[in-house]
Amino acid sequence: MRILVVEDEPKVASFIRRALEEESYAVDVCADGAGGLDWAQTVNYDLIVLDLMLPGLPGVEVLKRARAAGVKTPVMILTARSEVDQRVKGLDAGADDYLTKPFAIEELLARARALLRRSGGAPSGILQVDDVVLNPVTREVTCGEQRLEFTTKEYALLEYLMRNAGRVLTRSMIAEHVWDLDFDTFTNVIDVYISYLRNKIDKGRERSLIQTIRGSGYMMRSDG
Amino acid sequence: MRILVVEDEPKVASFIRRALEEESYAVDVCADGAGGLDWAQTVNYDLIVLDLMLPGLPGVEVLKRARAAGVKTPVMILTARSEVDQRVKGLDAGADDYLTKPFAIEELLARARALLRRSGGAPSGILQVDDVVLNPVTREVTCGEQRLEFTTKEYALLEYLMRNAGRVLTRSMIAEHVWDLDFDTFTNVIDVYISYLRNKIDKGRERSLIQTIRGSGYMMRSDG
DNA sequence: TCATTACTATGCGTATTCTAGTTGTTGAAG
DNA sequence: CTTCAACAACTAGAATACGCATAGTAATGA
Repeated sequence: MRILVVEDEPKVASFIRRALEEESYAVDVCADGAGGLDWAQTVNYDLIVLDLMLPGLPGVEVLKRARAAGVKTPVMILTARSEVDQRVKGLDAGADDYLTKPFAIEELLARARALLRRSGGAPSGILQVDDVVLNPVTREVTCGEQRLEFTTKEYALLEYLMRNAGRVLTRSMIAEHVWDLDFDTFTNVIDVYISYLRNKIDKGRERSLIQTIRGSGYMMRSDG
Repeated sequence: MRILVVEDEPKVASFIRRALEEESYAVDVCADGAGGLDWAQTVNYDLIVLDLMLPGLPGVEVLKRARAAGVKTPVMILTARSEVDQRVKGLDAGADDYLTKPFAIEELLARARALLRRSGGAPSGILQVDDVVLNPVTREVTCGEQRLEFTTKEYALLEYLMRNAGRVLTRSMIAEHVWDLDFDTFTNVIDVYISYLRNKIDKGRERSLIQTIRGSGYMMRSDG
């Protein structure tokens, strides 16, 4: 899951970045409105966290223009407690949720999960394919009775695949949502990590849960 | 443990804050009702201490609205001795305990502990993981037969870990709960304190009670 | 002033991430 | 039915990032 954070205060920005990265999201940070708008239109993010108090282009304007340009990504806005009118304007401009500063980081994480869940379609938040069950809140994955361990990247990839079970994901889509911005196209990391995942989740299975779509990419089997 | 104090008299407020901080709680203070309501809804506190005599929005109203908004946090109200009717209204509006001014700070601390214990789920209030037993009331920690000594920070960290045994706590969460909010990202205090704790509670144990979740944070093993 | 506590800095070992080369598969053309 | 090219899978090991321990410095407070 890839998240854009538009926030000019370096401390707040790096605090948010770190917390999100600890939850194994891929995070991009942008310190000004114009740049944020640019990124939002270029990269297909899963969530945008937008501070409304920004130098240069105001946050509300960023949001309006992004929506006008057809960006459908859920947006969470950050405002100071006093700026009630800003918050209202933000929600009117198409924000999906808001958070007032200062906030507890767990609050932000919980709301981010809620927004991602809402857009991803899974009502409970728990993802399941065959006997593999993934809980995004605890980051726990089980296969039948057995608890499985994953590294950060493995987990991020698995979650992305499971959220999009039944859909074909090209390598560039995977790169965009799971890896970093400066992603080298001529590498085979994705293949390698698919292989790692298969080693862990396909034990004693005759047909892999992750299907290879030759020439395109991969697809996680969906139930039924 | 995070506590919100809504109190307009600066002297009283800072007095309470200091006392609670000495007990290694993280404390936020707010001087007016509207702000307090906002905080209570934004941050997931473990306890709210609410003075009923407030400028602007009255305390009882703050409490009513917070409860209406779904805030489940235990609330302790403060009233003057004469304001019997206020106290009754407060309890009706969903307060869990009350204290009349002037009060001994020890009294406040004891009642706060009681409320935290009650909401913490563990019936006795005593936290136990394997043979490590922590009593939040007396702040005593034993490992088997042996009594263990901790510094304030060590204790605060241990209690936070034990209260959340079985859950992954990221460094950001730990920073927020045990240290204070705007946390310097480039430090390794948490790692160092985890190491201190392990030195004390893992003596002669083959597998540490505190598991490292690489890339995220730590988790205290839960029994079973 | 001294002792205790809180934090910082650094180097080292290891898990993770990634690269690159080899082997294996697939499917279309001959 | 072969052959071949394109693609994917696997493997080993290099590079990197991360956590841990240790020791040293700063802050606190009796």
